[in-house]
Parts: sequence; C-alpha cells; structure tokens
Amino acid sequence: LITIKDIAKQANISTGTVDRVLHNRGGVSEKTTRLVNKIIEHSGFKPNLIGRNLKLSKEYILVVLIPFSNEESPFWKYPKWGIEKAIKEVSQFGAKVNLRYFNQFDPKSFEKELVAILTLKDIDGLIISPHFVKESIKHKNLFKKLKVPYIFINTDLDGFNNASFVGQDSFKSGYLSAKLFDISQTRESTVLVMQTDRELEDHHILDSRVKGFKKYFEENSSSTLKIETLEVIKFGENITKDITKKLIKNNNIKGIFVPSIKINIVAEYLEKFEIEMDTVIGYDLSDDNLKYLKAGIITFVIGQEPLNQGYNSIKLMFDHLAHNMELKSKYISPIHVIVKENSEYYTQ
Amino acid sequence: LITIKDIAKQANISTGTVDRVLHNRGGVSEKTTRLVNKIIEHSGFKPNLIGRNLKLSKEYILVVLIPFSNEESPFWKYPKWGIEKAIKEVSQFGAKVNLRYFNQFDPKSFEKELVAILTLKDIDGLIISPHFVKESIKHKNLFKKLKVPYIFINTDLDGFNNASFVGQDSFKSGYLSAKLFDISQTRESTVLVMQTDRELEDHHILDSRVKGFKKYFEENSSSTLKIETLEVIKFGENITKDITKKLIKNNNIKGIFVPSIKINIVAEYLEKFEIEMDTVIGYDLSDDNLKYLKAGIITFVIGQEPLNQGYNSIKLMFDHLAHNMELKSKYISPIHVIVKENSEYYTQ
DNA sequence: CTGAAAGCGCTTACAG
DNA sequence: CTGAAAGCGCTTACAG
Repeated sequence: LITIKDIAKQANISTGTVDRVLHNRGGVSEKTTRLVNKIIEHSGFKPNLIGRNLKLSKEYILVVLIPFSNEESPFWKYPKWGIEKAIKEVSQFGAKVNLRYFNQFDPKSFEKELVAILTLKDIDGLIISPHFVKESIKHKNLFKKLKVPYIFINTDLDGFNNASFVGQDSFKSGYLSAKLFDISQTRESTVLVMQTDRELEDHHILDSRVKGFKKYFEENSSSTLKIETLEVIKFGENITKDITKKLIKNNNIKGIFVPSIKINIVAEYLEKFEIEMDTVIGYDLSDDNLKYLKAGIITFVIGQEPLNQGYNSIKLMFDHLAHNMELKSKYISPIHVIVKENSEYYTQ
Repeated sequence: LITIKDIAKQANISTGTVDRVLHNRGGVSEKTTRLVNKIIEHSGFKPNLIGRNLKLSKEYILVVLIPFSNEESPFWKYPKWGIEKAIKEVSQFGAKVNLRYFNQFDPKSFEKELVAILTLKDIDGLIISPHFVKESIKHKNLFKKLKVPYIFINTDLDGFNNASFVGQDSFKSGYLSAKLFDISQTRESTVLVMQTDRELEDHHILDSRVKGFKKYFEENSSSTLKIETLEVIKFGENITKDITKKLIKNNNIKGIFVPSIKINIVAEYLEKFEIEMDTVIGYDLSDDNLKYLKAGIITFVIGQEPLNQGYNSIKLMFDHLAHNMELKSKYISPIHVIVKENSEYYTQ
C-alpha cells in the first residue's frame, strides 16, 4: 500500500511537504504542489486513517443529558444502553463521556441540570434530550452562547442552532399507525385514541403522533373507520373505569391506539377482561409490550431503534470532533412496523 | 488518558514487558505479572486501538463472488452498493478487495468463478454467495481445503465450515408474510401464491419462503383464508394469460403473494387490468416495487437490508482478520415490514 | 526473564 | 518555500 513516504520519495521531497499539499496548508511552491497532486492522483493514494488518528488523538470530553428510566417508564433505558455501548468504543480512542440524568416528570430537575451543563467549561460537545420544551426555550440564550456543538436526541426543537438531531419523525409515525388500522380493522368500526392530559401538554412527541394519526384520516377520506378520543389522567389501574365506560357506550370500537410506550397498560386491561380487538397499536418494544405482542393482544408496535439513537448520537459527535466529520442536520430513525413474527429483530 | 508507557513507568519496567503481560505472551516473572495486572486493574487501562492497529496494519486481500445484477433482476445491485461502501472504508486501513461476478441464471458461470477463486493463492478471506446449491456442494472439497476464512452471503448452506453467514431467515420471512395476509385480507377469501418452476428448483431461498408461508396456515388453523398456487414459467409479460385464467376461475382471490423481487411484474398486470386486491406482498424495495407500493398496488414489501448484507460481510471479514474479532456463526438480517408510509426509511 | 530500540503512517513545531 | 526530527501508542525482533 502506498504511503506519504512513498510519495515523498518519488517526488524527491520530504513527507512534511506532501502533508502540506494534502491538506492545502499553503506555503508550497506551485511546481511542487502540482507534482505531488499528480503522483497522488496517479497512485490512487488515500491517507491511512490510523496513522492520522494516532497523531491527532487527544482527549475529548462529552456531556450527555437524558431522562432516567424506571419500571414505570422504561423507554430511556434503551437509548442509555446505546450510549453505554458507544462510550465503550469511543473511550478507547480517548474520549470521556459524562452521563447525566433528569426526571422526565419533573421540569425543575431538567432545568437544574440543563443550566449546570450549559455553563460548564472545558467540554467539547453536548448531547441533550430537550424533553421539556418550555424550559429549553427559556434558556435558549445559554444555548446560543455555547461555543461547542450540541446534538438533540429524541425530541427536536426548532430555532436552536444544534449541530444535529437524532430521532424519529413523530408525525409520520402517527400517520403510519393510522394506515395500519385502516388496513387491518373491520370496515365501519371505530378506533379509540387514548392519551393523557399531561402527556399532551408536556410531550411534544406524543402530540405530534396524534396529529399525524388524524392527518391520515383527513387525507384518506375513503377510509371507513371512525375515530373517538379518550383522555385519561395517567396510565395506570385507574384507566379501567374510563375505558370500560367508553367500550360499553360504543360497542363498535374494534381498535385502540396509544401513542406511547404505555400501551402495555391497555393491553393488561384487555387481557384481564378478555376483550378482543381487531387492532391494537402502541410504541416501543419494552419487555411488557413484547409480552403482549407475543400473546396476540397488541397487534403492531411502532419501533424507532432507541438503542441506535443513543449510540449514534455519541458516535456522531465523536466523529465530528475527532475526525472532522460533517454532521447532517437530522438523522431520522426508521419507523419500524413490528409484529409478533418479526419482533425478535427489534429487541435491543 | 493512561497508556502503556504510564504503566511501565509506575511499575519501573519497560513497555515491552507490559505488552507481554497484556497479551499473556509468557516469559514474564509471576511477580511482575501480578504487579502489572494490579496497576492495569487499578487504573482502568484500556489499550488504545489506534496505536495497536497502526503497528499491526498489513495488507489484506479479500475476494468477493456475487451475482451481477441487471434491469431484469436488480436485487444484487443493493448488496453491491454496500460492498462498495465497505471497500472505501477498509481500503483506508490497508485492505484490497477483488470483486467478481457470475450470472445468476447460469450455473456454469458460477462454477467457473467458484473454482478459480477457491484455488487462488495469497488471499486472506472470501465472501461468497453460494447461490447454486448443487454446484457449491459439488466443490465442497475445495472449500474444505481452504486455509482462509470464508463467509456466505444471502444464501446459507449447511455442512460447510464457513466462518459465518450474513442474510435473512427466509422461512421466517414467509411465515411473517402469511400473517400479514391473515391480518389484512377479507375473511374467507383466497391468497394466490405465485412461483416459477425454475425458481423453485434453483432458488433455495424462494423455496424456504413458500414453506414458511404455508407453515403459518398449518399452525394457525383459526385463519379463515384459503391458499391457491400458480406456477408460471418465468415472470414476464407471459404471466398475463395464466393469471387471468386463474382469477376468472376463482373470483374469491383477494391477495397475491410472490416470494421474490418479481412482484413488480404482477403489480404491473394488476394496474393494467385495474384489478383490486386487498393485499399484495412481495420482497425487496427495488425502484419498481417502490413505485407500485406508492401507487397503492403493492400493500407490503418484505425488506432485508440488502445493502447492509453486502456492507457487513466485508466489514466483518476485515475486522476478523485485522482486529481478531470473533465471528458469530450467523448474522441474521431483520425482516422489515414496509408499507408506503415508511418506505423512505428502507430505500438504499 | 527483561530492556532498548526501531517502526507502523501521519502531523507539526522548529530551523533555515 | 522546504527539510529533519520528534512523537502519537503500541508491538516485536534482537540482545543480553
């Protein structure tokens, strides 16, 4: 394999000069430049990245801020696994990652961490889930003052100059869910959309999913399905009463849509009361959701590769810093349609 | 970041000795070994992979044998793109890849290339699509005599000691397809399974897909769907007569399954004659199939990330050779359910 | 059993 | 405008 040394020898110059030409650092005579470029082109020389990286390697410090997960809301454990996987890899190349958490049900905890992180010194990059929109906007000025790149993960916000966004297109995922009901549910029946008040208020993402869902039926007027909405305070045992009332009142409901990972609560209810639906759709392949998918109670789960979201956000930032890789403004996660029969390919 | 040099200094020994302990090369006193191990553990030292790779880098020669693609059978262009992407990457780390082709409709062309490749000298690894089963088995002895690792891509064969397999589980993908018909097609209607004679004979994969498809209905006796089979000589304009006869004879056919990329031929027919189906399923997101998916004529396309199959087969082999990475015996591609609304995430 | 030294391919501060 | 030299972190052939 051809190296910078071979080129230097051929051109009768030093490797330093070859390097200068290679990176357009200037200070090289036009004649030499031409000669070197000719040899490079002719030989098909590509700089060896290992040599390059070894020389350039320095310590990079990344800071990550995401919600912590618990049994009640397990979603964030998947991005976290991906982040941990990426940390193992980049730490062998001289990166340090400082992983911080907030409580996704407590805006104050988010704000506190956010302000602390945005005012840190001597860091090289940030990865943040701007889960609370209001609080994030409140501290926009701190973002603007940042001299290091930052990537948004899972939740996207407009009007910030984040280096990139990693996550799903929530609107489209809702639209797709509606299509799946339309394909699989008995004609003329009703889909029940279940959401919580607090989710609608705080969760930018859940809101977009429902908007996408409704948009499908606006655009596909030939669909024979009807939609009803049920708002509950919180997904837990308490939904039993609300949902039972609803199902008794309208016995034409043959499908249920929950625009979040909380579909397991509804599945538990359906199993307990032995209620059969044509189509039940929710998000994210948690252990519980996988169980109900396998039991045939959940029909489709919408997947978004949460592990990869975590993994990619770190790797992208590191490659950007260490290898000058240009970042795209968005890295949109796929919208996977998961059924019992292909679920094994989407477990993390 | 801590290095081998730091450890040597702390232990008052040379870096060479640290390296010997690190890799259990022997020839180090027990006392020194213990000391070094203690420091390593204590400091959380991880060897820097860049330094390691730079030192170890040598030229690896890989040979790849796959079918060439053309307009009539475009599938292999996707793995090829992935292979080309991987070649760009590994060639910067000192690998040379020799890409060879055969005609997937001509066993002789396969056999000729196969024998030539299996008797090559001075290569480090092979990636082969053993598309023709009979011919591959015929030269099993050449495989057995190989001293270098080889990976099978897309088609898997038992009884060879290939280092790994990269591809989809065809049986399961057929099973999943059947489930999708069951979910989305009108009760009591019929699914038409279309296959070609020559495909059944030559294409191990297509055969498995149909077996999986039928297995679903054996295992799910509650399904109300019926199955009929139509064998055609070859997918082309000529199918018009056969399929028309079939549809006239049985007007209860509401779904069509083609266990290959050739679903576009059927979609073209359905569009031309304005025939409406509940569910039409085929494989692989070729440009044509994408077009008919978007037009609403194909309902589901089964995806298998063909680009990644090509990409991964090269990268895995290279990491195995250059970085001693252990290979798993199988790298099974996901079975993606693609509809119009999420197709953008699966185009290559 | 151990060390000193060379070298993998590149980059850079320094000297001229 | 250019070269010689040092060095990134690791591995290895050689000498003792």
